[in-house]
Amino acid sequence: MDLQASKQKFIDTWGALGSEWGINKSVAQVQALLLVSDNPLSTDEIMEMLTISRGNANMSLRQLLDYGIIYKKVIAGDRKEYFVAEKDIWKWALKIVLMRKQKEIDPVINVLRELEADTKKDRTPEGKEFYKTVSEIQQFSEQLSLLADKVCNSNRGELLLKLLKVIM
Amino acid sequence: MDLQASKQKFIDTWGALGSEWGINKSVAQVQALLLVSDNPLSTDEIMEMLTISRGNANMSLRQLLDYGIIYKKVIAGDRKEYFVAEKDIWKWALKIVLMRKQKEIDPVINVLRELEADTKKDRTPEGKEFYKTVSEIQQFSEQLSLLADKVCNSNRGELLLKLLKVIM
DNA sequence: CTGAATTTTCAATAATTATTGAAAATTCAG
DNA sequence: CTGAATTTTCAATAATTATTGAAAATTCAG
Repeated sequence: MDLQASKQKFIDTWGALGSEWGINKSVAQVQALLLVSDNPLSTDEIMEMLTISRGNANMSLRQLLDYGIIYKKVIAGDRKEYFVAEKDIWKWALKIVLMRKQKEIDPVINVLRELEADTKKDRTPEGKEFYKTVSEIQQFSEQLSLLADKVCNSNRGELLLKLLKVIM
Repeated sequence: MDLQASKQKFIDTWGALGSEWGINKSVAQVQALLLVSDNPLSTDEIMEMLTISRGNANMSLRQLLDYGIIYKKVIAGDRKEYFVAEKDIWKWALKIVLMRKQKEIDPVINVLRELEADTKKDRTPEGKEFYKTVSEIQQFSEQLSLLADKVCNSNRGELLLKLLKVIM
């Protein structure tokens, strides 16, 4: 298998993995393409290499910029925008974790807190049982959320490595 | 808000969270329903309470049994199957983590290993660069995968708690 | 065994999500 | 400023995924 085919395989695999975890396939593929590209790429180049439409390429790039895992790169004398990927896996992986936590987990934690509050005073056995279940899930989620924050805000996840050694 | 409404809100929230993470909404809702139900439920009761079809209820239940996060419960003198949820959040959360890791992450790690092997001998600057990128992602993923195994196989994630204290 | 109760399967359909591509908006060299 | 180059938007459409529901398969009380 030549290098080009290997790159393509990487891009496809990455796209499939993204899909399974609720990340748009094109978004994942664009990141993958930029990760394995030696030079910055323009929207037109990305469209061509992934055979996707301009609209799709544009939206995928905006989302990745939004996540903070790719950057714009200005090329002198060229009016087009060029893009490069953040290559430090710790940086971008942690950014994705933090972003998804904030957008998807934290709102759920808030709902759980509300449900906890709403049923705290319920004295029926059924009410007490529900309160207990929700409380446990709420506390568990909150601990994980806090853990994610701590790990992501420590520089380059060195702490996580330290941890790995404690565990293993 | 009364208890019934609170339960419904929990079920809906759980379903929405599942969707965002690539878990079928019905599957997530069935788990949620069983989590907040005081007694074992039959397929018919689940169908009625979630207003989903028999086929959907059946498939969702099978998947949850497959994950090992709900159990069958036999009720004497009743031919129907009844189901209860694993209530220990550590148990079921870790089972989900482990299952998704095995089905979705591990195959990707294997592909990354292949790509690493395929390009190890490439001496072009482009080839070296690709090898380096893939290697980093591969090693990172492998470390995480290993971490997940260790955490999931230690009884009731006590180690994780120990960790939490080291970090925080 | 028998057949009613129950579970499972799966083709058809509905619902959701992703993608296109052309029109509108914006940018910026001259 | 002007207008060509570039980017963005978004309604229409395609692709994917979820759900239904009835037929087939299975189970088990009698």
